[in-house]
Amino acid sequence: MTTAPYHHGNLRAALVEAAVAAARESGPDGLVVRHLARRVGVSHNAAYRHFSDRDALVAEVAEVGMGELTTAMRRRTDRVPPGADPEGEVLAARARLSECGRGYVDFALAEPGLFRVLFAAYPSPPSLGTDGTKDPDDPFVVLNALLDDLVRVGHLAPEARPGAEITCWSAVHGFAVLHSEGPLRELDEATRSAALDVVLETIDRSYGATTGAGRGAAGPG
Amino acid sequence: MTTAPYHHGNLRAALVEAAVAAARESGPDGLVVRHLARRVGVSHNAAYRHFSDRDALVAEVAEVGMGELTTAMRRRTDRVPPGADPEGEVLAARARLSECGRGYVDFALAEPGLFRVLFAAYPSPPSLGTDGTKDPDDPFVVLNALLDDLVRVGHLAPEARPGAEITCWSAVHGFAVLHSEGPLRELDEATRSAALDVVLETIDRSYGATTGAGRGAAGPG
DNA sequence: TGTACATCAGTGAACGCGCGTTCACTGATGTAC
DNA sequence: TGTACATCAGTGAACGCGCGTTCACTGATGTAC
Repeated sequence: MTTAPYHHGNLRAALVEAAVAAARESGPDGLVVRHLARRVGVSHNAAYRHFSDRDALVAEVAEVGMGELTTAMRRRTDRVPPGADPEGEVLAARARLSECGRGYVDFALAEPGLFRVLFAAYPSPPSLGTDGTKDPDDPFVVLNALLDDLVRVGHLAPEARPGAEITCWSAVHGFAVLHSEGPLRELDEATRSAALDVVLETIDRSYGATTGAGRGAAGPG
Repeated sequence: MTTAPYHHGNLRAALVEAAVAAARESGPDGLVVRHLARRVGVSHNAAYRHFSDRDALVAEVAEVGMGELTTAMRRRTDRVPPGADPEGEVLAARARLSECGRGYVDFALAEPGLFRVLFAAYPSPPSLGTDGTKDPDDPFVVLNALLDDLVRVGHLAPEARPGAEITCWSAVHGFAVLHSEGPLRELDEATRSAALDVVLETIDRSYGATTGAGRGAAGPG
C-alpha cells in the first residue's frame, strides 16, 4: 500500500467519472463539488484546477449521459435485422423506430439520475430538421434519420414527415418522464411495458394510415 | 395608514397565495419559507403555526396548480359545440380530445413554474383506468372521460382503449416539458403551434384507423 | 550530469451566503365566572 | 360589567448545516542552461 502521491495524475478524468457515478445515484443534486473531491481523495477545491465552474463539470456529465442515451437507442435499432425484400424493409424501418423509442425509455428508467442531468443541462435546442451539421451522438439526429427512412420505404407519407420528429420525441419523452420519476413511477413492469407498446403502436398505426398501409400489417417490435 | 396589527388575520391563506405567486415566478426553488414570510409581512417562522413543514406548503401549492391545470383543459373542451347528429358527435368528441391536449400545453407554457411544482410534488399515481373514486379536479380523470366518449361515438375501437390514456398523456406531457423549459424552449410560436397540431393529428389519425374511420374525415381542432 | 527556476497541481483555512427549523418568549384574544 | 386566565398567533435570536468559491500557500515536476 503506497502512500497517496501529491499529484493525482488524472484528476480531471477521475472527477468526471465520480460525477457521472454521483449523477446516476442522485441526479443533479448529487453533483456537489465537495463530495466529488472527497470521493476522489483530493481536497475540495482542487477541482477548480480543472473546471472553471461547477456548471462546467455538470456539462461534462451531461455529455457523457447524452452519449449513453444514444448508445441505448442504437443498441436496440441495430438489433433489428435488415429487410430482405421491399416489404421486409418496411417492417424493418418500422421496427427500428419503435426500438429507438424503447431504447430511450430503457435509458430513462435504468438511469433516472443521469437522465435528469441530461435535461437539466440540455444545451440550446439541437439541430432541428434534417439540415445543418449533424452530431452523430445527438439522439435527435438518430431519430430524424429513422423517420427519413420511414418515408423512403413508403410507410410514412412525405407530407406527414414534418413535425414527426417532435411527435415521436414528445410521446417517448413524456412516457419516460412520467414513469421514471413522475406520477406513474409506481406502475408494475408488465403494465408499463404494455403501455409503451400501446404508445409505439399508436404512432406506427398513424404513420401507416398516411400511406394507406395501415390495414393488417404486423405491429411494431 | 394604520400600523400593522399583531395578528395577521388570515396568514395561512396569505402564505398560500404568496407561495403560488412565487411558484409562478420561479418554480419549486421559489418556495422559500423565509421569503414567503417576508412577502406577507410576518416573521420568518410564523409560517410554522399553519404548516408543519415546508413540504406541506408545497403540497398546497401543487393542489392549487392542479386545479388550474384542470381548468385550463376544461376551458378549451367546453368551447367545443356539441354535435347535432351522430356524425357531428364524432367530430365533437375528437375535437374535445385535441382541445384537452391544447389546454394542457397552454397551461405548461403559460405557467412553467407552477407546472414544475405540480410534477415535483405530484402525489402517488392518480387513479388509473376508469374505476375507483374520481376526483373531478384530477386532469387524468378528465382525459379518461374524453377517451371513453371517443369509444362511445365509435371513433376509437374498444380494443384500442386500454393504454390510450397513457399514450395521450405521454405525448402531450412530453411536448409540454420539452417546450416549457426543455430543449425546445426557444422554438418560435408558429413552429410550436404547428408541431402541436401534428402531435394531435397523429393521435387522432391513429384512433380513426382503429375503426376504419381514418380516411377523409376532418382533422382535429 | 547538475542546478536554478518557472510552472503546475495540489492544500488548509476561511468567506459569505442561504436555508429549514427550534427555542423561549410576548402580545392579543376570547371566554368562564 | 369586570376580571382572571387559558389559548393562540405572532416575534427575535440562534442552531446547525451545507454549499460554491477564493486566498495565500506548498509540494512536485520538468526544462533551459
